[in-house]
Amino acid sequence: MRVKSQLVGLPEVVESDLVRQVARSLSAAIVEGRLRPGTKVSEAAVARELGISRAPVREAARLLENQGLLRASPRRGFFVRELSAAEVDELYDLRICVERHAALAASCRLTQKTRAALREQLALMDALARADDPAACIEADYQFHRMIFEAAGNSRLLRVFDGLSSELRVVIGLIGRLYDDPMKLARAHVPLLEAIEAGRADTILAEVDHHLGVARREVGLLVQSLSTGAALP
Amino acid sequence: MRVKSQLVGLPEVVESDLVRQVARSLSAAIVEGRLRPGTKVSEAAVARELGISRAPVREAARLLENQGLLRASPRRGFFVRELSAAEVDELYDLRICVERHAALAASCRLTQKTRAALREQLALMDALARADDPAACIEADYQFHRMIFEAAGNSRLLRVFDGLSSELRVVIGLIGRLYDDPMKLARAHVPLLEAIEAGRADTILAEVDHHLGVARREVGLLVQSLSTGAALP
DNA sequence: TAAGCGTCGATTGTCGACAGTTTTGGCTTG
DNA sequence: CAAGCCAAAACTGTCGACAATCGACGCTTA
Repeated sequence: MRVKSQLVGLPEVVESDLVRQVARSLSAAIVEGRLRPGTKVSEAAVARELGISRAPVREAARLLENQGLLRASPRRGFFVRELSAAEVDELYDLRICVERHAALAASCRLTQKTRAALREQLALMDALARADDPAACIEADYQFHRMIFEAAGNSRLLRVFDGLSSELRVVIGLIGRLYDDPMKLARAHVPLLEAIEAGRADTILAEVDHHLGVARREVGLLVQSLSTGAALP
Repeated sequence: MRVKSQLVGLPEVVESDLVRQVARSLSAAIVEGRLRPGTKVSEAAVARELGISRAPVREAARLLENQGLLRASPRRGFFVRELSAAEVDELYDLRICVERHAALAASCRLTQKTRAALREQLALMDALARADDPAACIEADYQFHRMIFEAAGNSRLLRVFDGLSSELRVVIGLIGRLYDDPMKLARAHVPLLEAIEAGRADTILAEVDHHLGVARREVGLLVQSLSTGAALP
């Protein structure tokens, strides 16, 4: 026991942690596409813009480097990570691997509560698709998959997913309005959830493979079109 | 193309990167068991001992935090990560998931060269076991598994493994001489390699499950005995 | 005219310092 | 003698500054 006297677990101090704030800020800028892949991220500039010193910025940059959002080039600074088509393929390869596991585990441990939450999330996606808000729809998509990993009940597995998706979002953030059909995106998740609810292992695996296989192809095409210099909104 | 004119590939400048040096130093101290789980890692103390300022130490600590070796407690400093039995179970759950994938992929892409390297590694383990050097044997064990991930040809998958094993090594580093039978450890890997060489998917999966299942149990027992305050060398 | 070299500005890597907070040790008190 | 409180020390979080290094621009030269 390291805790001397634990009262009720109430306080949960709001982390004023400047480093994490900076990390979130930068992360958001990257994911939202305001910082394009390949862009140099100057410590001094960020520090000036945020009105703080360079030390917290540096640490935040290290954090994002380890998360795969930034690439550190010694003595030259940090750059927004660029993803080649091959790397996207790697990411999806790994993602299929872990998401199969997550979906199976989630199916085993599925509670009434999480089942309802998952259904609600799909309804949200559908609503956002109807409202023609692709960005929010993609965010909801991400959350849906993340909920599956949460339901799997393995925090390390969830961490891998977070790492993966933060890398992927460097690219996916660029999709925005480009996404052709949000409705299709929303509907594509229904059979996956149904398979998880049904609890048949082979069906679940097939659905995950299919769902992510499609995503892998589409994101792959996107990246390819990006690297050939297609126009962006 | 970013390189203007590539001469022969000679230079390979030694990275003076102080941060990584510190990270390696701390990492080694933790893995080798000189820094026990739960121990506070004082920035000032480390900086003094290494004869440098606190800034690089701070950044290295952040790095190790993100790697799972340290735990950051705001305003209180960094502590060597402690692993509960449940967390070790989580780690092995994830590891089985990714190692199944890695073993399958490695089997598909197996070249003559990597096959020879894997066999050599097993021979090395055997030799170390005969020489009664459990620490080196464990290191060789780790390297063998890492080589499988390398052979799989997915750098992200490898990164997950590195993350996993760095967390596990916090515990495993404490085993040292406690390990009961190094020879058993060395021999246990033979069928796994043979399965990979044979290239039969179901056999590979079964071997991975068996091999890691055993390891999971043994490490789990170790952690349990640690938490009950068993003596250590 | 084009290629190579040297210099200048800008940026990173590292340092020491200061303010605020946590911990520790001793002291008081029941 | 144990528990609680108070003050001092130690430590973290952040800052501004300096030296070393990198990239760019202009100059020299074949």
